[in-house]
Amino acid sequence: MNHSSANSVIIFDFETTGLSPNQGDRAIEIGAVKLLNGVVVDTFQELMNPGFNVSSFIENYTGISNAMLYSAPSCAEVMNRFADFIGDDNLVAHNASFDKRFLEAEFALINRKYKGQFACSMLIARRLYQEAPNHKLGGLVEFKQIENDGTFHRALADSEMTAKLWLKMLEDMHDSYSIADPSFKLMQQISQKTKSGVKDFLDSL
DNA sequence: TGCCAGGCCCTCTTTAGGGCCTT
Repeated sequence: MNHSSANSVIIFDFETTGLSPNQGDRAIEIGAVKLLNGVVVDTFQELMNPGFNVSSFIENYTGISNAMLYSAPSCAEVMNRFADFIGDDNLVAHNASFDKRFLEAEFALINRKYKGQFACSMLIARRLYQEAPNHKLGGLVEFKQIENDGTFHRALADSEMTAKLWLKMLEDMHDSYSIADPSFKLMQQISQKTKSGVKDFLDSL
């Protein structure tokens, strides 16, 4: 048992210079939303300077320019603050394997370590919303008619939408399977079921 | 030398290939 609440979860999202920390890519922005019993109780958002220029593709994709990053604090400074923010709370991200790799890579550079658990909203959405046209974050926001301000590919905005998607999935679990308060562990278990087996699993609860 | 992500998941599958998803 860690010091955080059992009902506390942090939904987070990185913007980065590319797809792979193993290829030298770095984080340029981190955003996060802390949920306690389904309510937003805290947020985190900071740009960070990776120490080199990002490509024009990334500038266009995120709207984060090299000029914005030039005056931003270093990755080490921001990631230390983020490590303090998350503690050992459980984490959620959309396609979590991506954000997990960057979190571990950035933490390794500052000798910090995350000891909590990850859950992936994309893997769960693929099980729960098999009829959705796609399982991109933006596609699911549209499919589930989740309120948004039209901002995409910025860390806090994507974290907020992922948090709303997470809560929507909990709500649909309640409505469809009478699970009053699905635990983080249960959501992890859903993501580990096969697509065809998930309904039987939920019906058995 | 030249190449370069990685993991999940489906299928024309398991002695493999390719789409999806993240920036």
